Amino acid sequence: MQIGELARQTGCEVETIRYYEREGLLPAPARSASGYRRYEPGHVEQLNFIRHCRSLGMSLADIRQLADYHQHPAPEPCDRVNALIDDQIRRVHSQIETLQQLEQQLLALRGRCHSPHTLADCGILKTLEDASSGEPCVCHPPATGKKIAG
Amino acid sequence: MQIGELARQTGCEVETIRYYEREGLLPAPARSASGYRRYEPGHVEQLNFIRHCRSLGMSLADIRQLADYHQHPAPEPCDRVNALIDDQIRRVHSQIETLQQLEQQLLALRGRCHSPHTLADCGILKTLEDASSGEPCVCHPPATGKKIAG
DNA sequence: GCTTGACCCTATAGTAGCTACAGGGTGTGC
DNA sequence: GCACACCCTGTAGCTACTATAGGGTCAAGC
Repeated sequence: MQIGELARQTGCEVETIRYYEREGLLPAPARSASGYRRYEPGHVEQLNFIRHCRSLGMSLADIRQLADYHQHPAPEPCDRVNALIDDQIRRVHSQIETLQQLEQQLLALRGRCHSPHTLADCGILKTLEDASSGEPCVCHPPATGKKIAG
Repeated sequence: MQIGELARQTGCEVETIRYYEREGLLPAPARSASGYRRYEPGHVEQLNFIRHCRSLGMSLADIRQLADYHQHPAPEPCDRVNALIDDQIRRVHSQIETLQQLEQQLLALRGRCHSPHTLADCGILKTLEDASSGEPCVCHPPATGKKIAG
């Protein structure tokens, strides 16, 4: 099949498929006389594997690793597969915590302006301004020594 | 003060300050005879404003808007400030939900391999492989019609 | 006067994971 | 012989920085 058909079968953009090939995630297929890529059914599964891992938020580097383990299922222990997933779980969990803090901070900031104000009189802008001068602000309470995201 | 001193006072990298200037977030300061940037105390507050907004996860485009409202506090209503914060809250909230789904999916996948296996025998790899062939998988249960992250 | 070292400058390329062109070739139907 | 859908390569764009390369400036110390 041609690249367009592979794209349709996997729900992946043509450009993305070519990108995966460049990045070494998808093996380069055979070419027709005119230079068109010719994919086999196996490519559908390989691309689905990649897309599935991506849908789990994994990086292309991690997917490359996983795909490699998958293609060459040696009799080695699979500790590194587990470690890779564990790391991913940790990353996602820590992102959730960061975002939850962010949400609380934003809600606190939002609480400074409810009724209609003018720009000159807006509690949100005033809060941001005060914080710029070093005053404590509702969004970053001094009680917790949080790391400011860079 | 020179750019290095501004960087120290705000905890912002020198390169980042120059980047903000290029992007129109921080006004270009006066220059010394030799071309060095000369900052005034007001720049400290302006940069703190930007960093504070960044720590709330806001985009540079949004911060540009906010900074503009802040610098020119017209007697207009501040609805757009509120809307901007509300949008940010919505974005953060939706990211949290996406990541929480992701975490559940990853934990389900992780549950397929506990005791030491070989690569050829790893429940995680097997699950990913089955999913690539179109079979239902633990990480993407068919009950909920979830959007696959692109 | 000369060197050392800390500081500054511009311009450019890199990061992740794509996406979107420009500018061209191929293949099929009418 | 033309339109149109499809394919190709190569390059630039996106976010918010970060990290060089290659150079200039300035104050202190000899």
